[in-house]
Amino acid sequence: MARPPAALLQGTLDLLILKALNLGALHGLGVSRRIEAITRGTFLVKPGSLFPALHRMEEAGWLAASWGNSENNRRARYYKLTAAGRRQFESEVSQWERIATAIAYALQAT
Amino acid sequence: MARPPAALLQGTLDLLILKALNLGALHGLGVSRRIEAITRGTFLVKPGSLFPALHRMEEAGWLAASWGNSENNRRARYYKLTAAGRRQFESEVSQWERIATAIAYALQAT
DNA sequence: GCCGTCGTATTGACATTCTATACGAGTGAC
DNA sequence: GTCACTCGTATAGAATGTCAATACGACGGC
Repeated sequence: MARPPAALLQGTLDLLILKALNLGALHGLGVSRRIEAITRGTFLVKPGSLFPALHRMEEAGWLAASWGNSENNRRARYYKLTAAGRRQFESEVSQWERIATAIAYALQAT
Repeated sequence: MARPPAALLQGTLDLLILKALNLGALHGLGVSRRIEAITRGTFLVKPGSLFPALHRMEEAGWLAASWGNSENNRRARYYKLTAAGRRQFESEVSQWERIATAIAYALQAT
């Protein structure tokens, strides 16, 4: 099993979470749903990937979290970007562009 | 350290090796050098990443290898794509395009 | 009260990449 | 002929990130 059709490429999850939260604060599952929406259903982020990532990013100071209630009146933890998180987002976007450009070059090579 | 400036995105190494060999047979270090060339110096693949990957891909039947001599008259192991390797290459290219497109969508979202 | 859903969380396995190190063989200088 | 250097291959060990599976509390509908 080389890779089970690769739900997502390792290294892109942070970028997608940052983008999702750059569009506005959300609770955990909301992040997951927004990622699915903005990638047109291409990326489905499972809880086992999502929550460790959110905790790691909060730890890194990119996200600020607070408890609140969801639309369905459930206890939910809301995340939003910090200033450092916005900088990190910018940085990851340009990193992604560098990589995507390089691979586009590579695939064109003759 | 979140990621040591991420020499490369996990999952793209196979694609780049397949592309390099799709341009013609090469020995190990030659693959490394060709990847650096076609990505305009963006991806530098170290031996410790390269050789395990080559062995894994040979094991998977995507590459066929044979001993020969390099231009510098060194003992070198030459790799070329098998038919399965070419199919795998096509598959990874379209996989990459799906992913790159999805992330482009995501980054445009408002 | 019971059941389905929402939302968060953890555990254990797995694959991949990186750093560091190693070694044999050919080459050129002297 | 031997020293230093490069070429080319190779592996061990550690770190990281993702996934599958599972769990649990609380709310709402009936």
